[in-house]
Amino acid sequence: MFALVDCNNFYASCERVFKPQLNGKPIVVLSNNDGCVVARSNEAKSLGIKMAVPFFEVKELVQKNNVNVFSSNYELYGDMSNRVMSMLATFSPEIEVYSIDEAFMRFDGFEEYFDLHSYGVTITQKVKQSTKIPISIGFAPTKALAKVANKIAKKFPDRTQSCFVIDTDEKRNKALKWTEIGDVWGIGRQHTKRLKAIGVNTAYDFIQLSDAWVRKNMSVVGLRLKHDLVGISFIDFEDVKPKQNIACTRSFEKMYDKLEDISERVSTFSAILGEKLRKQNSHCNLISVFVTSNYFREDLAQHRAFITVKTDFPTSSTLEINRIAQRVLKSIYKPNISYKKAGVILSGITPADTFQLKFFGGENPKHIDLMKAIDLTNKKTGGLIKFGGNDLKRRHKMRQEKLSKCYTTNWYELLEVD
DNA sequence: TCTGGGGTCCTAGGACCC
DNA sequence: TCTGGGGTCCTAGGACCC
Repeated sequence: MFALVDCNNFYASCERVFKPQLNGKPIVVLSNNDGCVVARSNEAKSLGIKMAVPFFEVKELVQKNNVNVFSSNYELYGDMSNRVMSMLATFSPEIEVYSIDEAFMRFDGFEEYFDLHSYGVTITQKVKQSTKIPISIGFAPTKALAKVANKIAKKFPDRTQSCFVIDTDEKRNKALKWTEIGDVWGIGRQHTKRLKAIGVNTAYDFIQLSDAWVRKNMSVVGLRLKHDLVGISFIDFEDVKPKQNIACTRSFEKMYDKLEDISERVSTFSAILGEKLRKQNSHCNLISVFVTSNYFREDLAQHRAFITVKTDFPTSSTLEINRIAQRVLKSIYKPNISYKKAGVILSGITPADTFQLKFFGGENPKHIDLMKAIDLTNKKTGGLIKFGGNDLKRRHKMRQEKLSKCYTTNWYELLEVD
C-alpha cells in the first residue's frame, strides 16, 4: 500500500503556526515580488480567490474581507517542511519526499496488522501535535490512486477524519467516478481539453479508454497513469535522487533594456548557483541562459531566447560559470527590447569526485581553494563576500512587503511572548 | 502600475557512426 | 535504371508537477 500525505494549505498553515490568532481567518501568500497568489487558506478559497491570480486583481476583495496577506517566506516553509517530513519518517521507513508539502510513503503489509484508516488518523494527530501543521492522508495500492484518495480526504475532512483508504474495487470505482478528469495527477490543461472533446469527463471514463489510444495520444506517460489508476502499480516509488538541473531565474521588478543591467542579474544568478552546486558537492558541464521580454505587454517588441553551451570541463567555480553565462548572454541579447525576466540553468550534473580526465585544461586549482574560502566566509558572515559583477549597491530588491519572521531559523527573529 | 520559480520526463528529428 | 541498414547521441520543445 502507498500513502500520499499532503499538508493542507501549507504556506498559509505555516504562517498560522506562529500567529494562532489567524486560525479561522482568511490568509493568502504571494509569490516572489508579491506578484501572484500562490497559497490560500480555506477561508480565502471560499471568498473566491483563485490559485495563481495576479495579486492586483484581487486586491479589492482582499481589503474588503480583511484577508491577511504574506510575502512568501521560503526559509520558514522549508524548515517547517523538514519538521513535518521527519515526523512522518517515524511511521514508515520508506518515504519519498515529493515536494515541499507532500510525501509518498509505503506501508506494505501494514494492512494485515493495522487498520489503515485509524493508523492514518493517528499520523495526522501526531503531526498536528508536534508541528501544528494539518495534513491529509490517502491510502491506496498505487501512487495515482493514493493521490485520488488524498483528494477525497481533503475534500471531506469531517466524514473521513482527513484520511481515506481505497482498498476495494468498489471504492476505487466510486472514487474515480467522483474525480474530474482535469483533477487527475498527470492530466494537465492540454490533455484535459482533448479528453473532454471525446467525452472523457472523469477518471473513471479515462480508464475505459483503450491502451492503444492512450499510448498514441499521451505517450507512455499516459499509459503508465492509466494502469496506475486501474490499480496496477506502474509509477515507481523513488529514492531521493540528486538534482539533474539547478536553476536560478527571476522576474525583474521593472523592465530593463541595457545589457549591463541584465548582465548584473546573470552574474548574481551565477553566484547563487555556484554556491548551490558546491553545497551538494557536484559539478556541471552544461550552462543555459535565457532572457524574455515582457509578454504581458503586447504593445512592445518581443524577444525571447534560450541557449545552452557545454563547458570545457566539469566545473563548480562561480567564476567559470559566470564567464560562460556572460558570453551566452551577450550572444542572445538584442538592444531596444524591454526585458522582464532572465535566468541561468545548470545541468549535466555529476558528483565532484568522479573525474573525467582531460588532456588540456580542467578546473583551475586556484578556483577550488578560492571558492572554498568564499563559501566558508559567507557561511560565517551571512554573505559578506560578493563578486565584482554582482549588485554591490543592492539596487535590485525583491518586493516583499508582507514578509513574516524566520521564527525557527534565525536567533534574532524568535517568537516573543509577552 | 502590478502578472512566480524550480523541477521532471518523453518525443521527434538531425548528426553522426560503422 | 539502380542508391542499405542499424545504431547512438544530442537537442529543442512540449507536456506535466508543486
